[in-house]
Amino acid sequence: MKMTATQRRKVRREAILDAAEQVIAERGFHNTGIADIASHLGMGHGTFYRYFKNKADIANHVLERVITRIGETAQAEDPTAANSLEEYRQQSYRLVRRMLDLAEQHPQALALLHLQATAIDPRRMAQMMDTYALYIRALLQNGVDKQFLRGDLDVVVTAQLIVAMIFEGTRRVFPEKADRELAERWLQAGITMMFDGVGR
Amino acid sequence: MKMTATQRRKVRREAILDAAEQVIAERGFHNTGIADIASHLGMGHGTFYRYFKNKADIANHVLERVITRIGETAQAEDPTAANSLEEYRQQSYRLVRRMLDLAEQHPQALALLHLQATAIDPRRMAQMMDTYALYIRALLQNGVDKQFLRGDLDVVVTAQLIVAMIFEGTRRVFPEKADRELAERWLQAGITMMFDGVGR
DNA sequence: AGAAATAGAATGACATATCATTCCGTAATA
DNA sequence: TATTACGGAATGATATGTCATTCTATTTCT
Repeated sequence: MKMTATQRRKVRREAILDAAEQVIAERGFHNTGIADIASHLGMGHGTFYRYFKNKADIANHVLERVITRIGETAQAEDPTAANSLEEYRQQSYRLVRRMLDLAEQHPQALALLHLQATAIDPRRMAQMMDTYALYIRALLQNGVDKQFLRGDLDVVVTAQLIVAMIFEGTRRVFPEKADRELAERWLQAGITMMFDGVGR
Repeated sequence: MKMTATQRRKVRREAILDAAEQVIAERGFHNTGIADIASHLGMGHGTFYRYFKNKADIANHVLERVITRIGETAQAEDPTAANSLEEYRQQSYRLVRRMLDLAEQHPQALALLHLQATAIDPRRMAQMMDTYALYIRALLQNGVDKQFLRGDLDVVVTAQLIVAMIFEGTRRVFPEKADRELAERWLQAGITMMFDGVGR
């Protein structure tokens, strides 16, 4: 196949990012050497430095890529779409199911986020949670504005609570092999508690 | 002060654990050298090896100590005490408030748990969450048995959801300086969502 | 009691290992 | 041929864990 130099460069850079993501997810950030990433691609580790400045550089790029990918899935719903509690409930189902699907389909990305993100950059991890909470907050605020959610709802903190539940869900759904049945239980239990509470 | 040799040994061992907890919480597990712990106590780093086998050894002991301390606070309520929804709500308030107080009073222990535990031993961290979830599950089951919680409640998953919220709360309540006002908001919002749901 | 002996605790220089990063001779490409 | 890419040996920084030696407190002896 013919490729320009810049194309090839881009492809290889991407391949290095893929390899790094996999190796870091498997062995952990601090147990991963540059040589491990390179040998995973069958290339000399000196070559690595032609594509990334250093270890922190690639780790940050890997993390950023994972966060972006997850963020796209997480924020797929239009926050102002729902006009009733029932619509909102359906929207929530879709949103959470999408996240659990993501966890099942890309366990590696989620593993990296849950187990390595704080090692790579603890602030970035916290920032991602904040960003996601802001989005959930917009969803809640829409409900308060349209009066199908309680007016006295603390949208800021409640959004953070919901994010915490969703994230823990994505963590628990991929213990070795993804567990679809467990994912459905999480979805059901989460939405039920959120909308109906635990009382009878 | 007079002390037997064994007493002195115990005291110093404890001092090393204290120092290690602090230094690891501040600088992170992988950025902490044995020499850092030793110099924090003004002792030679060779001495360290008279008290702990190696770095993994002390890290595990530090983590275990933190988990034990937190576990004692977390499981202070009798799971079978509540006999009505209102009693259960009060019990939940106490339980969560205790956890948030803990986070405010021992930010270092919580920081270690949230930021370093996965670095030290990811399985132990997951196991601690499981243990705590089992306890919350017992609380929920009590409510189901006594019929003040909905009979179709998925107590296993709901317990995991609640644990996720509480833990995220303890994380968010100590950003640099503890924020008591924020803690109250978390408590309020968390209990409200759990018992009443978000709908109006 | 005071001096000498012993046990075990503390020390830090050092041997060893592990990487991240650099360097430079060779290969591929334009 | 000139330029750019590649590979892996070389380098240096850093950290761990060991050990011969020094120090200290307690016990034994005179």
